[in-house]
Amino acid sequence: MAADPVSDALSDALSGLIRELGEGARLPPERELAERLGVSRTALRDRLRLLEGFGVLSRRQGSGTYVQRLAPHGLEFALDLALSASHLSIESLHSVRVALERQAAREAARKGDPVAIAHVGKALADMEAAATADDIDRADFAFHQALLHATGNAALTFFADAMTGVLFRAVRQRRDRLKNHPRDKEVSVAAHRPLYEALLARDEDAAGRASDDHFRAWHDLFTEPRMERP
Amino acid sequence: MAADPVSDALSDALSGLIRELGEGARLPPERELAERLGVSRTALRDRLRLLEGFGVLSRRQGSGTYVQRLAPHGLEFALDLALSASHLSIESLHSVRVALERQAAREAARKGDPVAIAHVGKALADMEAAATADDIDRADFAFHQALLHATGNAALTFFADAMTGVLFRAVRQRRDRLKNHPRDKEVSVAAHRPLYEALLARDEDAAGRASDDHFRAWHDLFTEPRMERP
DNA sequence: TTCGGTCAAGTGGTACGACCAATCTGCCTG
DNA sequence: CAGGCAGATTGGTCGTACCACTTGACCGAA
Repeated sequence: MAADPVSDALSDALSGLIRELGEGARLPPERELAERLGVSRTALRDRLRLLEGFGVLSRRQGSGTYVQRLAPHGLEFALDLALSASHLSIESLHSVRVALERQAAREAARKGDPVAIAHVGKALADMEAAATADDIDRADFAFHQALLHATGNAALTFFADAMTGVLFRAVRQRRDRLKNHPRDKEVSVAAHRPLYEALLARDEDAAGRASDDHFRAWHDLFTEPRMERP
Repeated sequence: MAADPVSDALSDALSGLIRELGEGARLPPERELAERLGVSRTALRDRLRLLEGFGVLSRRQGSGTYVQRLAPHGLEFALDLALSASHLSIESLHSVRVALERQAAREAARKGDPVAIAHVGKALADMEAAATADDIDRADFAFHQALLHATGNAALTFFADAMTGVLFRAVRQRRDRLKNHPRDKEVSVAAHRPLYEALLARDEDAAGRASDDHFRAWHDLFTEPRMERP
């Protein structure tokens, strides 16, 4: 029965400290904090490193250690590693992404503030004005990013942010390898517009359906390399 | 432009090593590995600690450091901390949970293997036979756990596992405080049975709807303390 | 032979102390 | 007042020593 490698007395003490201090607050210097907690600087730094990795602490040499809002970079790194080590498949990750995006579409339609929804429209306009495949990719990325942040849902954006970069890189890599799928602008715009219109109409169910349709098309294109129709 | 606190040359070297060695493999001893990578044991341990926190490494004193399948404990810890530090709300976390569970329901209905689905049925039967509120809770927990694992989707179970414990604790705590919501057995069973039947029928859409209904009821009960009906 | 304990080597965990590198502060200079 | 320079502060790395736990080999008794 091994002890939890991530939760012990020292970690709990630090967790409590983080809870007390607010977001953005600075922790005492390591040397001082170590003495106060009755532990060596080595052991303290070990736990601080963990919390930094989780994205709840930010350390800057010469400055100090600060409490920050939960950041997704650590999770993103872990997912990337797990993906490349074959502990996770692109398909399973994508499945999670689809689920989150549908939820985001529904919440954005229900309670998204107009300004944030306008950003979604802006991304769609950029997509229509895109000149290169890279431009389309960027607009596509911005569209989904704007949709997620329109929900104002911190957990949703946290998870989605962690996955977005990983999937984006993995998909582009696979697409380059297959040489197909040339990112037709009209197709891309057509795939995103219904969702945006559902947001404007504040129609939660329509937004959910549009999201499902969007990813269904994406999935079909991705898994069926052939371009012709019977 | 601060350097990424989670990805540097040393971390990348370790990532590569983890990719090469398979799951379950043992890494070289820290002293040896540090020398081979031309770095002190301190710096090496710093990065190993990160990877252990992310759940891709497991270290056992006296034994060694091993590559393991991505484990959710670190993420769970981070979510728990973010929740108690008010960087994340229960509602937003629950929203993610709902999205994942619906996706799981659909995938389990589509491709879940019969044995795994039988485990879902077993949990439902346990719920019907439950004698205490705790028994109901346990069966409830097992039901959703079985559903998730029936998908065979690693990413889905990873995220869901990380959230389950956090939400379970948070909800029970809130429920205890409110003193309402006495966990009626008939209600619980009725809330879960349609989903199980959709799985048996391999009806993906029905499973998705049943999941939505389940959590809608859950949400209503949770946010509306009053028990009477108009 | 088989079981049990003992012991030594190996491995991760912690502790100090020293120094390096980036940052911040405040004083000084122009 | 503006700019820069120097010292103090703070996180990052290093090396060494020692502790705690695991493992496996060895030995002796049943």
